[in-house]
Amino acid sequence: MNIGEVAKRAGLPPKTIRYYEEIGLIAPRRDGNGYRSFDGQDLHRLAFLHRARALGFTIEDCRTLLALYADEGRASADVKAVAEDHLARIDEKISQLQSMRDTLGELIRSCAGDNRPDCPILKDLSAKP
Amino acid sequence: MNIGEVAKRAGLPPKTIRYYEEIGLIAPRRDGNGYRSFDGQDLHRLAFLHRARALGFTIEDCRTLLALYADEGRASADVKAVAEDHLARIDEKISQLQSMRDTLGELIRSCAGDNRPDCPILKDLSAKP
DNA sequence: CTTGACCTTCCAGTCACGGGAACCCCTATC
DNA sequence: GATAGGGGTTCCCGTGACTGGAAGGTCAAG
Repeated sequence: MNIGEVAKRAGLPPKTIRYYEEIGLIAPRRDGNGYRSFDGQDLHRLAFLHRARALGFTIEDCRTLLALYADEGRASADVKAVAEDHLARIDEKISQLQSMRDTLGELIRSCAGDNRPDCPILKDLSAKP
Repeated sequence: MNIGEVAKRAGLPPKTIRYYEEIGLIAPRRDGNGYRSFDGQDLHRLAFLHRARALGFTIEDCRTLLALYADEGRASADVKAVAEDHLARIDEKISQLQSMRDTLGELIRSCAGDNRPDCPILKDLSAKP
């Protein structure tokens, strides 16, 4: 399989796949002409990466997860720990965003949004502490 | 005021303040020795930026907001539009994260997290579509 | 005179790619 | 056989909003 084909099947852009090779997440063979040649296992790893990235895991998380996946003697606790750390980071981000959202929503609600210059949003931003 | 002083008062690291000058968000005077010299208005702008950034506005949003703030003839509708766009982007991000969170939470819940290798998290990540 | 806390500029790195240039390879068609 | 196109390759730069660090100038105190 050339890169275009595997890209289509894994749902990742060729650029991303080359990048993943560069940082050592995959290591496809090369044909005589220098083209990358992907086999079923490469495709499988790429699909894994695609899914893991879609869940928001960092590249380093993905590296760890792939290693655990390859390790037959892994403990599921190790996998769970990676996922829980990630979940905690997500929750933190969500709550930060929620807090922004709440403040911002309040400000927007209180702004007339007409052609007059008075604006509680600017007033808030420029408020002295 | 030197940069250290204004940094403390505005709650921003000196590095960030230098960066803001570099991209044209502020333009403090210079003393004879080459040191930046900040006045009350500079501090005010920096506090404004600090607050706007804390609400998640991008630097370009901040530039726009500062311009609107300086414009006595602005329409509050313009400010509100910037804020509403931003709110929409935040909402989108939150819902993406929520969706990750939900999936991830399910996977974590279903993983024993012991010393056996069986792991529904890895199973999901490696599932063929 | 030296120490130490400031300040300055400039360069490199972050994260996970994406755009684009310049060039090679393979197949099909005229 | 020349050419057109649609692959592929490497390499370098840019993203956003900073952060870290090196190398060096400035200032007040002891």
